[in-house]
Amino acid sequence: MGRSKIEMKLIEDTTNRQVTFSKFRAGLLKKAHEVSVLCDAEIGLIIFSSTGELFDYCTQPLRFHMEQIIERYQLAKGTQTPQQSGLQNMSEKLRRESHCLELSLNHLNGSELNSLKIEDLEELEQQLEYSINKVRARKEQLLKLQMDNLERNVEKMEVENNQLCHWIEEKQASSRQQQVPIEANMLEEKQQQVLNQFPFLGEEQPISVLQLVSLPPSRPYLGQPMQSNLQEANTHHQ
Amino acid sequence: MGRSKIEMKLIEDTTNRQVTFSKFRAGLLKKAHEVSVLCDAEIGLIIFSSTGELFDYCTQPLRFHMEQIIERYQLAKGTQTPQQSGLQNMSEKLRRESHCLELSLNHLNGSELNSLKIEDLEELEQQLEYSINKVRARKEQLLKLQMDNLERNVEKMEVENNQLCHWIEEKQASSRQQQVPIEANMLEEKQQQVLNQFPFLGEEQPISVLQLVSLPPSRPYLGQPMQSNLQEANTHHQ
DNA sequence: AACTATTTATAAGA
DNA sequence: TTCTTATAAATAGTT
Repeated sequence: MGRSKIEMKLIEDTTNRQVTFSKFRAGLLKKAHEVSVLCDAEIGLIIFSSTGELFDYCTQPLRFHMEQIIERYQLAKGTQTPQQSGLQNMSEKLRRESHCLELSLNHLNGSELNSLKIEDLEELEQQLEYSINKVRARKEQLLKLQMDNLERNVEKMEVENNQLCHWIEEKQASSRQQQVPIEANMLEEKQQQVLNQFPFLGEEQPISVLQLVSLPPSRPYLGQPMQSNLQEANTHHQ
Repeated sequence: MGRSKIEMKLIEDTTNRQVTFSKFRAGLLKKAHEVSVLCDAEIGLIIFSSTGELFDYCTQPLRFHMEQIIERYQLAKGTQTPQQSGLQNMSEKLRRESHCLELSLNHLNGSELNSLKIEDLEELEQQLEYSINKVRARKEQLLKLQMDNLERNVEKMEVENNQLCHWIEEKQASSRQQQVPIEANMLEEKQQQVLNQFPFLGEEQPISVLQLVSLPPSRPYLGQPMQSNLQEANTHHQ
């Protein structure tokens, strides 16, 4: 509605976005008020601008009416007694949701491209992908081979070390009159080390996928995201 | 707006009121969604009809996002108890992270691909590549770390083996009357093995790049990343 | 912030 | 309810 239709995506230009926000905010508040008056509805509306400013509307502008609406909401949702137990669980749930998003991101890396109309491009893209995968798989394969070699070496050396140790012990036993308590200790310690030689992975915690998607600058929003966020509690019409 | 202007007061006729409520509610939800998308605003909207039905909308369709918005609201309004601030901060962080992820998803998802130009598709492909590279780089990093650990172990064992050998030799020298030519040979052989333990790559020749680009049978695309979060009942009009 | 050309939303009717 | 349509409102781009 206006001189032209606009795409339903983030307005990149900051100034324009702010202006639009003002207009829509005013409209939203007005509509909310209209519903509440015309239809005797109870409305609670909370708006945070992208800069963090808070705007709100609630049916009766009494001081704690928003709190009442919130409580009524929480009660109706059955989720929680106002303010308390829910808060604790919430963070955990949010974690899971974030994780869900991360997984979605991972999926995205390989999806959606099949909807391309330009078949040649799609084919080419798959080809490139495939090639890269091949190359990388090859690299990984090599790395793993190296690792296997190393592991085999370690195992071999472990065996040989044990042989050496046995040999020494036998040597010591056969010539019982010798001293060497110090060397014996050293050997035991050494064997312990041999046994403990596969800990690996003693470093770093998994990084967030967030870091993985810190995207290259350009590319603004490409039209409709996958979902509209509309959400209704009750779908009584149908 | 309509065939005629109506007074801004309660609609007395119940049926008419309900119809009007439905229309306004839909419009309100739509507008709320529009602001959130166009202006990157965070919206929480709670509507109770006069009959007590609950309808709500919040920016992100995550399960507890409304609770987050409420928290943020209460925080901004200063209606909060201080003890909750720790959790509060955490929630805030998670909220931002989720939001960030959502934006990234929108970027990556880039629907409307059929309307994109070749250059855009190329760019998108690079972007996807970038993400994949990131993930794979991480995997390689982990593999290399494991290898380093192994190498360190091997080196340590080499040193210790040498120590053992020396000790044995000295032992033999000090007790010169002993025999053990066999064992001595075994030790030398063993040392040789230790020195030759980093050849790796002792297998297979590099394959031709031609082989790398021979097409895959077809890539099984991971479907839609997230289930569509559009939970709207009436999308017909517009 | 004001001004319009347009797009949207919706009141009434079917 | 749902759809259609005439009209009121909202608002995008411009001044």
